[in-house]
Amino acid sequence: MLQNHLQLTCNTMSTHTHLSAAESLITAQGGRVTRTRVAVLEILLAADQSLTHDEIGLALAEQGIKHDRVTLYRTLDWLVESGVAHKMAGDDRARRFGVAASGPHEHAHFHCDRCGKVVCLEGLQPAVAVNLPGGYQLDRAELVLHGACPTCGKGA
Amino acid sequence: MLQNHLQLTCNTMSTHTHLSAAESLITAQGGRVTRTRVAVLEILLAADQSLTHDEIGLALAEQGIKHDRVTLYRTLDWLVESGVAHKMAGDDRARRFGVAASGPHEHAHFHCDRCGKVVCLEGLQPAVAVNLPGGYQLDRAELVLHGACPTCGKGA
DNA sequence: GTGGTTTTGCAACATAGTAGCATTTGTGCC
DNA sequence: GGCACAAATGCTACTATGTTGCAAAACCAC
Ligand SMILES: [Mn+2]
Ligand SMILES: [Mn+2]
Ligand SMILES: [Zn+2]
Ligand SMILES: [Zn+2]
Repeated sequence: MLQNHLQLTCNTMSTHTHLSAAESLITAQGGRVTRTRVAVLEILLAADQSLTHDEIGLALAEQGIKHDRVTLYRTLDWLVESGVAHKMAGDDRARRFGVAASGPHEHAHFHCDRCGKVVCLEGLQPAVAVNLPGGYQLDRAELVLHGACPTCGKGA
Repeated sequence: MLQNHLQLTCNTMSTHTHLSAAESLITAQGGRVTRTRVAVLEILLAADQSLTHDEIGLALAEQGIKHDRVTLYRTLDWLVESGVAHKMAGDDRARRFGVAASGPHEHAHFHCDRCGKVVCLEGLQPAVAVNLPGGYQLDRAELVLHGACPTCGKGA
């Protein structure tokens, strides 16, 4: 709300060599460093929970970053395909996006069944050693814990 | 395709006292035994994988059971709310429904990342003993294994 | 700076799910 | 069997979320 209106005449992106965390992440994936990508990634990095397309769009708007709905979809898809972000299909029919601050996305998630919030539980991926029925090839395990988040659980 | 056209003039549902598995399940939940509910539940009971709203609707149509899209949504919702069926938000944005043939829905699922198929892994729910960050109240754990199903894994 | 490729914006479309309300149907009771 | 009444259905319209195609703009290597 306060730190806007800084890049009024800046149409080529990062002219100096000092890259932010978001910027380096993007270039590391071989993508172009665009206003929307950087902003979205920074929003995701700063978030303490997974965000919907809509929430991210709102955050962008609040920062005065003009963008198109479709562009945001494509940006998020790109982040997921690049392995930078992860996508979770929620119970409500909105996908939520997040980035694992540290390394690849190998951790469990907590889903609050009351407010719908989803948080990453980094450093918590129990080695699931199950014996599948024959023929099934296991790739990865996805663990989602359901319950009440600290905010929602207060009243109980 | 073959066993249709049997209840042409039968407008009150089960006049004899012998109830099918689906029918007893429905009455046990305090619901009314309707044509659509019975058929849907039987379809789900017979399925070896979770089915989408659309797939179920198609199956109903094939059985000559006239129904409305909305009714099917409501029927499925009711089955889930009653605890008879379970709902899974897939990667494609279609929810898939299934019933646990035995008892309540406490098991893991396998999701084929190639064909999108989801199967219930009954009798397989590893006791997930994780220590959550403070304040979080754990209700249940949801485990989804990702990989290739027997059909899709053949080529690999 | 220029050229070529990637990314964006726009408009139109598609799919999945929801809401309100009149009509029909299942069930308990006689 | 027939009645009364609540529960479930069918319809129509609507919302939310995501997708496609294509021309214009923005990045970036040179
Ligand atoms: Mn995560
Ligand atoms: Mn299941
Ligand atoms: Zn909550
Ligand atoms: Zn498969």
